Amino acid sequence: MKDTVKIFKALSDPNRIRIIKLLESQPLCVCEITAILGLAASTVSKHLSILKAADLIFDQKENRWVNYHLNRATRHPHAREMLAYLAGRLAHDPLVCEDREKAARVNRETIAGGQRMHRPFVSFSGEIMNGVKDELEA
Amino acid sequence: MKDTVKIFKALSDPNRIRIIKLLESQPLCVCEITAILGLAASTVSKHLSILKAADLIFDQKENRWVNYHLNRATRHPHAREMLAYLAGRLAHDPLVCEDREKAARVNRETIAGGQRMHRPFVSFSGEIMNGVKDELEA
DNA sequence: TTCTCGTTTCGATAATTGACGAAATATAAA
DNA sequence: TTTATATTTCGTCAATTATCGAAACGAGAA
Repeated sequence: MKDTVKIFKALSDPNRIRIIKLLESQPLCVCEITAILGLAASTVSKHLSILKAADLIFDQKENRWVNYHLNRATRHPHAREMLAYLAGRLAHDPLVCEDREKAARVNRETIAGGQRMHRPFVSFSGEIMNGVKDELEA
Repeated sequence: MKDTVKIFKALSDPNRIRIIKLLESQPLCVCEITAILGLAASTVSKHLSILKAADLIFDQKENRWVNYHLNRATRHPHAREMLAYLAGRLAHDPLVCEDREKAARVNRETIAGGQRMHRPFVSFSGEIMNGVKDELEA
């Protein structure tokens, strides 16, 4: 019962569903997911930890990145069933489609700045430039 | 997406799962569910309204009672799938089994007092008797 | 070593949730 | 009509959640 509820809870947030749907196509690192969803890196990290605690995803280090994968082979039957079930749902949801297109364009090598910088980044004219990461939004 | 999340959210509480599992065997009224779960009537009513808003159950008046039924025929495919899926899960969960046994014994005609009274009910000896509804707990 | 980048952890905050009892509503019985 | 019972609504409270920015951490590059 506790596990069942934990898995339903993990799936009861739209941003976490978006992450699941993204990972159906390919593993992604945190900074890619952050760029696609448009949330703070810490928020995305938290969502990922919730999905991982529910055994729906797992992670794997690759150089400087942590790649997150769908855990299709988990031995929790409920998690396995829910992943299989979701694979057949929301294929045409507008948000999910948008995310999928952003994912096709995203490149982890050029993301730098996707999460907020430690100090404000100021342009020549003195304007604060932290909101510049909008290539993907356009 | 919104509907999908709403249904997952409706299922991400143990007491609401217990209600779903109870209704798999038979329709029940609010006071019966209240007696079985051991929660306040207002709490149970709220849980039922959440399940109903997610189209997982429906209600039907019968004299003084409101009977709640599993909505197995809902036209929301996600709700239908989740009900079918849950029918095959948690059959041996201890809480679910206990609830099932209580349900077999419960009788709506003799529940009176299952929800708290408006005024304290005092026995001959002056003891407050509101906690008397314990036939089911024994 | 120092710097940078990707990630996680921490602390704060606002919003949501699950619970209760009291009160309101509705209806059946006395 | 008055009373009792079943249910819902309302207001409150404590706990949980989603979010952020700041800071800490870890690893590779300069």
